[in-house]
Amino acid sequence: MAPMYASNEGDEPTAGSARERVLSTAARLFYAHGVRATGIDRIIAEAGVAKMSFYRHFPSKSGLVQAFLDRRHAQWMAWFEAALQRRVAQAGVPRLSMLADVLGEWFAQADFRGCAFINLVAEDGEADGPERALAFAHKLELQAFVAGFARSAGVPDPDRAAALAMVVIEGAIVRTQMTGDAAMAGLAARLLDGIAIGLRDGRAS
Amino acid sequence: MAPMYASNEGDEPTAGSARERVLSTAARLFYAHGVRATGIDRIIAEAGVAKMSFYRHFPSKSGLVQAFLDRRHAQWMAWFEAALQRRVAQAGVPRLSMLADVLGEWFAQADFRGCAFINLVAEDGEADGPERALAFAHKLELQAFVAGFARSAGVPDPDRAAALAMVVIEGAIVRTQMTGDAAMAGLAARLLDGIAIGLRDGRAS
DNA sequence: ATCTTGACAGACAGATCTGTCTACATCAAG
DNA sequence: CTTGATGTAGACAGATCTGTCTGTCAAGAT
Repeated sequence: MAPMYASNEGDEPTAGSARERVLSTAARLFYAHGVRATGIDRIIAEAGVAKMSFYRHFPSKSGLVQAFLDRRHAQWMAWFEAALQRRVAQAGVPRLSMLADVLGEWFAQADFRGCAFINLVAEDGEADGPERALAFAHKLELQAFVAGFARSAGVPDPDRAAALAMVVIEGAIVRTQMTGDAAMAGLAARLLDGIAIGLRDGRAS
Repeated sequence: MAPMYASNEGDEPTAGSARERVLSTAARLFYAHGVRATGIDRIIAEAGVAKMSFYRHFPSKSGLVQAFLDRRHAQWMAWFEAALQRRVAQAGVPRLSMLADVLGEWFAQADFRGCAFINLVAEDGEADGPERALAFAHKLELQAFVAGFARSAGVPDPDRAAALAMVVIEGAIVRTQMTGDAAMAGLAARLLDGIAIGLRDGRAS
């Protein structure tokens, strides 16, 4: 493979192709500091890449942002579904509040800074460009997955359960981001159990 | 919150002092497009104010942002508490889900773009400056108010009820922002009722 | 051995952003 | 009438940001 000439200012040895280094560096910086606050110059400096190498692989900063969101969506969903499946296998039966348990693992990570898609929409002003659409699509897919999980957990009206659960999920994410309190997952678990109980009792509609 | 900005919707730059025009224009632009995306030049242009008039009244852009957050906090809280009080007076008795009804009024506004404080933290990168502290303080005060309201509604363990309710509140705000669906207030009302029921049944702990 | 490809290094243009500065106008109070 | 406070208009410096450009280098392919 391509040998690496430039070392990375004491960072880990630069691994992978230039494109891969740019994308992983951008992912870290975009998530940690926000898209707008992260300049191309900083990305290429930390990735140990020339500017033209960046523009050979990405058409623009917006293109890089979209690539970041695409990858983030795929990786996060894969992680979330796998972690949830692990819990289900361990407990033997699925339960709505397991969604919160998995979120709790995420919240405990040192670099947690909320949901990248929520943060993007929050800083995006209005500009309904392709980035915004990717964020919306991510949430739609998550909601569809939650509905399927609710169905597998035997919750009546799983679509409504998913709509309710999404409010709790986003709330727990944002509350953790705003307070730094790790206890939000526990509150979310309690609320998700309440959703299942309420729907079973027919208290909803 | 409608009456809050009704002031300079189509108003001419000749309304109020220069400081007031700058602050109300900044409030509108900061909320609509985000803090980072809104430049000083645009603010002073739309406010019809000279640059030096701006820097005579505010020490820096950061100072303006803080003034914006201060005012936003005061006005939003005042509006929220008044609107809630109106509902309570109308119904005769307080009920936790009324929090969601009031949020629904907010969500229905044409220029709704989520919570200014959440958006600020989301776009703020990390930089723990004074702006971030104001956002956290806002959420703390809101939670304290919700706890008091839960107590007045006769909910057992009002502090825990408030912690749970805050998850639902933030979730409903963000879900409305991310989906544009006006139905989130209804879902939140259902969840808030579930909190009250769960705590009354002692299902919480 | 030469050509092509991918990469690095860094200068550069053009735009934009914050903050400072000068110059001039208005108006109220001493 | 002069002085000070407040305001407008706009030039300017310095930084930063995106995107383009030239030059050089290493290694594989032909």
